[in-house]
Amino acid sequence: MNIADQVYSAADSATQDRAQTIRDQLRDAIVDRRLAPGTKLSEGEVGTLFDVSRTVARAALQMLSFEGLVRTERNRGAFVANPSPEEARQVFASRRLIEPGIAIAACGRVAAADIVAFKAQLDEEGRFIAERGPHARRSEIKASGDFHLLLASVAGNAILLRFMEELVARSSLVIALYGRSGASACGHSEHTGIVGALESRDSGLASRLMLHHIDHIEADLDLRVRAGPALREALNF
Amino acid sequence: MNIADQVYSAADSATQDRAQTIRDQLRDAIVDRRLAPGTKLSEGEVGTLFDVSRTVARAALQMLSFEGLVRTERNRGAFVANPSPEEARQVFASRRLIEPGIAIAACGRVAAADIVAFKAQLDEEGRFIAERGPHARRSEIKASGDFHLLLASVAGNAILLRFMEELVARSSLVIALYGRSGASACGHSEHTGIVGALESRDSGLASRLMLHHIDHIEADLDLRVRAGPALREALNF
DNA sequence: TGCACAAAAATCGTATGCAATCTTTTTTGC
DNA sequence: GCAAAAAAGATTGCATACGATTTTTGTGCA
Repeated sequence: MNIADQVYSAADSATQDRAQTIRDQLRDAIVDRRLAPGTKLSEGEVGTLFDVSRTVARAALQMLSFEGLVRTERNRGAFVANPSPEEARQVFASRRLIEPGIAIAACGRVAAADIVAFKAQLDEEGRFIAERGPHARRSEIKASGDFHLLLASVAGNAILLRFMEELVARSSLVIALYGRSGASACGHSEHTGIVGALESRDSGLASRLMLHHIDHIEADLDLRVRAGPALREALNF
Repeated sequence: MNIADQVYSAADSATQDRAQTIRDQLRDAIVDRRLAPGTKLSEGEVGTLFDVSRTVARAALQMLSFEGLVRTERNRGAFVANPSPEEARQVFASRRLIEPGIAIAACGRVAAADIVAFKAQLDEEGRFIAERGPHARRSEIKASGDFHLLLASVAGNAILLRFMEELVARSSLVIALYGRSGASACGHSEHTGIVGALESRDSGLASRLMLHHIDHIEADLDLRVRAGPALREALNF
C-alpha cells in the first residue's frame, strides 16, 4: 500500500511484526480520517479489535506516539492527535526546509523506472480527483501524500524518508482538520510539474516547484484558532 | 543535562517516566561511547541494571530503536547500532539539508538570553578541549552535539528539534566510529563563528558557516570500509 | 581429533494478573 | 434540590509467567 513500506520492508521485516502491522493499520485509519482527532484509543479496545493482548497493542500505540500521530497521557490513555495551529505551522516549516532538498537529491538519482512509478502515481491521483464523495477525498489526500513519499524514496536517504513519512502523516491530519478543501486539484497539476522537472533533471526547477507547492498547500489551510475544537478538546471529546 | 530535555520537559513529562529515564541514560552511554557499537543490550540485563522489569526495559530499547541508536533483531535482542559508512553519509546529508535552515530560523528568533546560553556552551566546549584523555574527548563530542541542539531549540520548531536530536546522537556514534580525531578543535572555533553570526543576526552568514561546519566534520571522517569492524561485527562482538 | 546431533540454557514474544490512578456514579449531608 | 464526599468501575503501569526461538553446551560416533 504505502510507498515507503516497500523501501522499509527489507530493513525491518525482521522486527516484531504484529505491533508493526497494527501501527500501520491505525496510521492509515488516522491519516484517512476514519479515526477522528481526539478519539480515544484504549489499549484494551485496540487489543481486542486486532485480537492481540494489551502488550502488543500498547507497543503499536507507543510507535504512533513517537510519530506524533497519537498523544498519550499518563494513566489516561492514547488519543488520536489533535494538532494545534502552531504544530501545523511547524509541520509545514519542516517540510519547506526538507522537501526542496529532497527534490534536488531525487533529480540526481531518478531512473527511468522511477519516472514510470511517478506517472502511475499521478494517474492514481487523477482518478480520485475525478470522483466525488468523502471516500474519494480521503483517498485523494492519501495519494497526494504517497507522491511525496515516492519522491523521498527516490532521493535515496532512508533517514530523510522516515522523517518525511512522519511529516506527510501529520500533514494529512492537519489538512483534514484545517483544510479549506479548495485547492486540492491544484496539487495534482503541481505534482505533474515536479515530475516534469525530474524528467529533465532540472534540480533548480524541481526545488522551486516543490517549495511553491508546499506554500500552496499551507495557504489552503485556515489556521485561525477556532473556539469549536478548543472547547471540544477541553471537554475531553 | 541535555539541552533538549528542558524544551521537551513540558511536552512529555506526562508520558511514562521510567522507560524515558532509562532511554536517556542508555542514549548518553551510547553517545559517550561507554557502550561500544555492537554491544548486546539484553532486556533482562537492562532491567536488572535499572531495577525494573523487562517490560520497562523493553520499552526503552524500543525507543532507542526508533532513534536508530539501537538495532533490534527478532528473537535475538537489541544491539548498539553500528552505522555503516553509507548510513554515516546519510546522517550527514540530512544534517546538511536541515541545519543551515535551522541556523536561519534561529537568527530570526535569537534573544539576548539565548546568546548568553550560547556563550556558556562555548566555554563548556573550551574546557574539554583544553583537557586531555578519553573522558575529556567524550565530553567534548557531547558538548559539541549540545551546541547544535541548543541552536535547534532556539529555532523554535519542536519537530525539527526532535529530528536534530536523532541526527546529533547518530552523528556522535559515527564520529566515535570513523573520526580521525584531528579537527575537533576546529569545530569549536566554527561554533564561535556561528554564534557571532547569530549575534549580528546575519542569517546568510550563519547558514553558510553551518554548512561549512558540517562539511568539515564529515571531512574529518574516514569512511572507507575497513576489514576490522566488519569482521568484529561478523563475530557478533 | 573433528564433526554431527541432541539436550540444556538463555533470551525473546506475548498473555495475563495485580496495584495504582483516573473517571463515573451513587450516596449522604445540608 | 444541590453540592460534596465516597464508593464503584474502568483503564493504565508494571511485574511476572509461559511457550517459542535461538544459542550454547555436551556427548557419541566416525
